[in-house]
Amino acid sequence: MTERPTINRASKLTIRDVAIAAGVSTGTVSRVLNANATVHPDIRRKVQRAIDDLGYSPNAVAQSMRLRSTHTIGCILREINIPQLAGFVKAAHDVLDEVGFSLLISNSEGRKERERELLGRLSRRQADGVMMGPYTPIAGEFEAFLRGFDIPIVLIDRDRPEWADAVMADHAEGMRLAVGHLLGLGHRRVALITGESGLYPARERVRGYREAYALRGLDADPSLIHPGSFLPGSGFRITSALLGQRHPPTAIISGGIDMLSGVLRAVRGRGLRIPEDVSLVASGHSELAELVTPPIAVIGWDQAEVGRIAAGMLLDRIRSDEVHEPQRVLVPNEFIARASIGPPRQT
Amino acid sequence: MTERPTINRASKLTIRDVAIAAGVSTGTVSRVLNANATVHPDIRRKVQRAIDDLGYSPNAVAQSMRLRSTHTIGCILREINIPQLAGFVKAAHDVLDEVGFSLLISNSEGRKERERELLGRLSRRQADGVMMGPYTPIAGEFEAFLRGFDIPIVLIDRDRPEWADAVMADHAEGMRLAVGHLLGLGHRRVALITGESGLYPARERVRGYREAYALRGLDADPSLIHPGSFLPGSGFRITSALLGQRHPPTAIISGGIDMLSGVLRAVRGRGLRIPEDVSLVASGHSELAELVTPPIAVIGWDQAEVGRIAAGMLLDRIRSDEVHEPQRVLVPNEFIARASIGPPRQT
DNA sequence: CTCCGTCAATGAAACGTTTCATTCAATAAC
DNA sequence: GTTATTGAATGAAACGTTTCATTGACGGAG
Repeated sequence: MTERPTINRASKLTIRDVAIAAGVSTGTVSRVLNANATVHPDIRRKVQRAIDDLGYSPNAVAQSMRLRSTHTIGCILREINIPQLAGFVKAAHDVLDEVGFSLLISNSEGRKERERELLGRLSRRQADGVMMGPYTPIAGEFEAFLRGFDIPIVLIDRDRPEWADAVMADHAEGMRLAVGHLLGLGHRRVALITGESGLYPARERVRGYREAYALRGLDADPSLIHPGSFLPGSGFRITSALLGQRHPPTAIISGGIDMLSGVLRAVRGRGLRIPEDVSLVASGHSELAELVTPPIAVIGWDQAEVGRIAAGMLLDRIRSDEVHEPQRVLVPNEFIARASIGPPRQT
Repeated sequence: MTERPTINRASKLTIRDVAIAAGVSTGTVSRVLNANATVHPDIRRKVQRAIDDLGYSPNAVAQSMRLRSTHTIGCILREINIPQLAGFVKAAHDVLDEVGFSLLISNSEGRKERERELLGRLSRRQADGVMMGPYTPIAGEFEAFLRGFDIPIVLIDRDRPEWADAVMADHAEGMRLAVGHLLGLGHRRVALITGESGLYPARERVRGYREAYALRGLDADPSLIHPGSFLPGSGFRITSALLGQRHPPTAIISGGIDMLSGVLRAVRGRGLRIPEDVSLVASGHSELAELVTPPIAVIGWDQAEVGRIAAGMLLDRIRSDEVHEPQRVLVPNEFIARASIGPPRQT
């Protein structure tokens, strides 16, 4: 039974304790802590001494309460354990960490109600900003919700809503390069497997795909374009179905960062050889693509760069209170040809 | 210039606004919000109505301040973008999310001063608990720091300090199985590449390795045991060096969750075939191990289970205020033989 | 010697909740 | 008809900071 019975947890020190120990007021201690100029050197030393002796450290919750800023950034992704996205998270984390911000992560599993719920939670928690790749189509109701949202948002690889800041990969460019390459090798039946057509990455990939065909004066066969889902399992299913057709494609582009393993399993499940029976291109750099046999050609971009830019944008937005134009950054895509690509089999 | 000039951000609602709108006191609103029994149905309805109309949602920072609980768990890992660890994080996240806790993640890069700094930050932020796999040896000074730490900690795959809760994988068991298998195939020069010998996983792997040899009445050649580092690059370097020796090992066990790619690169860099020239075993399930050619045998355990257990332990510890014995859980390891393993080459 | 300006420290209010001790009203018991 | 007894709402005090308006001391100028 101590003299301050309210406190159960190891009697935490407050700024008041320091003030008493140093024989000054709490205001002075606060000014010392915040490196505020107008405090006498002698007093500053004395206070600092008390702080060190007592081992005091300020309560960030109280600071947040007072300053209306939590130095917390929320990050909502569909799956935080996708290596690609983890790379993004790490890069963003490092930038934020540098300036004393913490990262609150959560995964939505691509479910609408989870996205809503998580955004609500971040708002209640007074997060200073949010990085998010919404999986929910930005339609009327959800768009209104986002518009009413009181925290700066940076979109990750999404272009809508168009009034929000965003950092995106230039998937169309990557697709043009890859499909161009395949067409150049003589492929005419290049299948594109990707995700929900409402989502930016899928839309852009389809666009780039079409443009590559058009550039060669060819017509893209719509039956080869498969916007399925980015969620697990889809890549495997679509690939399996595709390869079971009478006229299977001679090349497959796996258009999702998380899709390669499924596609690979499906191809192998059919007993097909890469690239002799089917050429394969993946999306996003990965150890898997690099180390598998044969190594898989990839359309890649710098996920870490995406993370760094997104974090930077958010910090910008948080610091400058005035409303400025939405910012958009496009991160370039490259195409790396590897042994998974060859000329189409003569039929 | 609104009537409340202090507030810059879109004039957030407070419980007071709701109280005024509903014509009751703030205390009553609070009791409605917290589903506290003693409030008249009529009033409850009226308050709820006001809450809905205004679109009020409580400020979690103020609640945290008052309740001395932030519903936040910190997670400190050496690298958050290692797929294995990401799997752990996801599983822990899901458990915590279920009960309204948020996850604050950060990566220490295995650096001591970062670990200290991050722990300090979590303490200042009044996190309710911490999950951590310290990379710093738990020696006197650091151990004292941890002992003085005021927040419940659950260790991830670490056994020290021994007074802390921990959930660990049974690496020794996995190693016994793997080495036993290799010895059974006739291997006598099985190299073990792992991490810092001060760290639990490395220590346990070495122990299991030795035990497997002892079990067959064989002596383990100490020159084949390589506790290097779990940090990036180490696996590659050690493997390269090993394979360059006069009497290279006939089998290699990659004893780190993040080590397979480096080991694989080194083996391939030497132009060696798996398993004809050297057999290979990896630690931890991964798509890489599964899909690479040949598929790599693994010593694996359920990382998601580790995450779930750790999160559960932490919640237990947070909820029950009484001090109880440190809890320890060992997650079983299994050995999955794959085509990366064969009998040793006749020399 | 008085007055004024400057520099530094103080004290108290505020941030948005929860909760505890009160108050108030209504009902039950005598 | 008075007095307990209960039920339900109120008001104010925390929680630990920061900051703003005050206060006070000290010199320098008149």
